[in-house]
Amino acid sequence: MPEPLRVRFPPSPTGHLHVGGARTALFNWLFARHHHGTYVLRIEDTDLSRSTEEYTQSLLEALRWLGLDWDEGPPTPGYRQTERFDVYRTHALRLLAEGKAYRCRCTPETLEALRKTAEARKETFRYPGTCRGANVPASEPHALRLAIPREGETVVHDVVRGDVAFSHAELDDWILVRTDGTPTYNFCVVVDDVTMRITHVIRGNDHLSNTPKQVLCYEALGYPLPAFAHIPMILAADKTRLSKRHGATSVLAFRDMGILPEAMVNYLARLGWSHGDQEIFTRQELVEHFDLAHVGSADAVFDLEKFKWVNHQWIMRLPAERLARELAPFLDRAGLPAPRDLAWLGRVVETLRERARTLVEMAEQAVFYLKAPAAYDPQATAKFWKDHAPERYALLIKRLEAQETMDPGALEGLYRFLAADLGLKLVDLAQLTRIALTGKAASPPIFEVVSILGKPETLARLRTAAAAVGAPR
RNA sequence: GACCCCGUCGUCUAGCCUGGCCAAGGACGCGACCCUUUCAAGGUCGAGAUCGCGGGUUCGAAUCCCGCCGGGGUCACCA
Repeated sequence: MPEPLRVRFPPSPTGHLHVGGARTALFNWLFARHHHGTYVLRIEDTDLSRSTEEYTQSLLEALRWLGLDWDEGPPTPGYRQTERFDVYRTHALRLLAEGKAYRCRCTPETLEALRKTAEARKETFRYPGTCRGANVPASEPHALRLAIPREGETVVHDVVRGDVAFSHAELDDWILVRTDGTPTYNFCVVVDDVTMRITHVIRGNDHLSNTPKQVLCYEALGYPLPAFAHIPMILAADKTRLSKRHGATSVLAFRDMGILPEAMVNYLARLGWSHGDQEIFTRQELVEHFDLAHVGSADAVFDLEKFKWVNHQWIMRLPAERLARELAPFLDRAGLPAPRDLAWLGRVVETLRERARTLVEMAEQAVFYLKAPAAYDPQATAKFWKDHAPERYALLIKRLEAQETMDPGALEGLYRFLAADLGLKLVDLAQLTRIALTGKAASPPIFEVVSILGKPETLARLRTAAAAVGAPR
């Protein structure tokens, strides 16, 4: 029986979706899909000065690219906080009417002075509750504060961390609504989660300390609490919070790096969650196995090397046709001539997939398929362009001209026969051909290359090389 | 600084709840060898963690308890 479970991902459109946010989105999505629940996307755009429509679109694009589809959210109206001010107002007014919140006329300047004094005394500043019993008239400029219990403690029952207790002495009467009438983040989150009937709040561990404040707000409002699950954070190699200075951190940047969405999802899922020794998961497997019980509690370092390995695994697994479609834009971006057609590009991909960890690498390795070498690698020519090279090229050209079938097996037969005939090793002929066709000493299996390039192109490149090696160098 | 969280190979992690199967398993990366037309891929082997440290409980602790240290997070009329 499907449970009426509802989770949400609430990004702030103040930047592109970064890996930490993506992982939070993923865990929520996996949890929802695993339990056949509802996944809600909410845009937290109350910070008007930093939120932009461009970032909102970028966020949606990243989520779509990852395949994290949402059941509720934009473009349906009502899922942006800026559209919900009435809801916050209603709740704030109710709290005020019930005496659970009060007007505060303390100015930011006054508060700042108190904060400085506390700091000077090496104490932690907390709002002393000056206006709590003052009954500040509504006509005066005022903020709205939540009246929290002075005594006792609030225990957060966290699904991944267990019970975490916070003494009320550590908390204060925090602001629900600013003097300018805008609601604060913590208040919005509570009202949104309540009105959107969220049952499980899965978010980064950096929110754990804010949770008791929110719990107190739920209680003041008289609403049942959702289950909280604070997941470990993703750190950079230096164990500090991942940020721009650590290089690519935005999901879209990884896409542009030639990372496949399958790999991104796979790698992110394994950061902080595990299923025995399994490393590679399809989306279906993730949905099937994901559970909060196996979410770890220690923060994880983002390791680009392992990430690329996961990507490589996916490059090796995906159908060539799909890879060809993914690769095409990268070829285009590199300014290369268009491939003959998608099927042909699929053959190219087959020869490259075990050699490339990213699509960018694959595009680099695909260059010679689309363009004759403009130059030959000096190290390669130094090693293989010996005195006998011209005659061997001539021989190769002659034999290939007479060759009918261009399938790799037949070509290998031809080369092996010729090598034996000349008393040479296969490698001697193979490397000469490789240099002529690719310009380098390393490439995919050369008979595959010849076959894909086709007879006319192969012969043309062989002749060019023969001319180059014959010419005085 | 106060409060809170976290601490197993360089990194991601299994194991911890329900002590013994762990002289700690897998993966990335690294080294060697094998395979081989090159490069990869693949295969085999190897180096790499006295389970942050110190006490305790116990016949027995990575696993339970206490203290300490280290790292991170939160302390806004930011989100």
